[in-house]
Amino acid sequence: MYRMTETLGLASSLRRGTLEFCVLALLDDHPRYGVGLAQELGAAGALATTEGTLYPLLSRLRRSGWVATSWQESPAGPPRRYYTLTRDGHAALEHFRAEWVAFRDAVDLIVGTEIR
Amino acid sequence: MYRMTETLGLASSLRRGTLEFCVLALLDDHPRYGVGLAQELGAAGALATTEGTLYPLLSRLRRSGWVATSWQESPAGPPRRYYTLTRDGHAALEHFRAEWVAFRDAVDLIVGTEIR
DNA sequence: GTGACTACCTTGCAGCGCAAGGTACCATGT
DNA sequence: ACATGGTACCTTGCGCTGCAAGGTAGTCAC
Repeated sequence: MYRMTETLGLASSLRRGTLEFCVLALLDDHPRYGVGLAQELGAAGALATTEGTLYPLLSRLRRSGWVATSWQESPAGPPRRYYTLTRDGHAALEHFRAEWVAFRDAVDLIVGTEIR
Repeated sequence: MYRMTETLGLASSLRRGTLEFCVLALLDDHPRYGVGLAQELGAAGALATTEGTLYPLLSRLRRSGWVATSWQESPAGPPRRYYTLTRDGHAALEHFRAEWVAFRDAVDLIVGTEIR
């Protein structure tokens, strides 16, 4: 019998390597703060993630110089840290797009999911 | 300046989580041996991988019961270990296809690569 | 027997997503 | 002033998998 428990981590494995670029792409649209990013990714279904993933990820992006941050007052609550795409971040995103398309098409071809 | 060295591992990160299913898909076509699989993946460009990855991966598939193996003489060289997709393996592959399509479309939508 | 080719296997590591734990600010009510 | 609830951010420990590097072993030709 096919064991469902052996694939429960599949979506998580798929996210690995792409999630940070999805974050860059969201920031390409306009600056956002942490929880806002989490909500947008959650809305994308297959890209939903947790704070334990998101904040270290944002920290890595910051240290890479791909995003810059600034603090702003929130309407009613603690201050929010906004993230903005840098020039380097934009370049990294462009590079990812090319790599992703090549990878995606290769997988589609082998797996047989290219018919859309 | 955008640091190219920071993305050299990008293709590798993308492969993570999908490579084993690409192997299952190749075996869905017909049984193959290790080096043959490596060559097919290599031909797919973005899915090229190393023996250090492939053999532990095949070992995991075997222990999961997703593939069965048998030894066959080679034309001129050492014997080859052939891998065949099991019923469980086929089911796992079908499940991956659904998850992959959902994930792929979500990334395409966010990153802006949905126009094909 | 030696060397080249072919095929398979294992080990150690880096890096990232998850789960769980934590700190801190603001607003409201007592 | 203090407690509570909501909001926002952060860190740590872990499991997992692809890569790099090291290894064993069978076949064939010389």
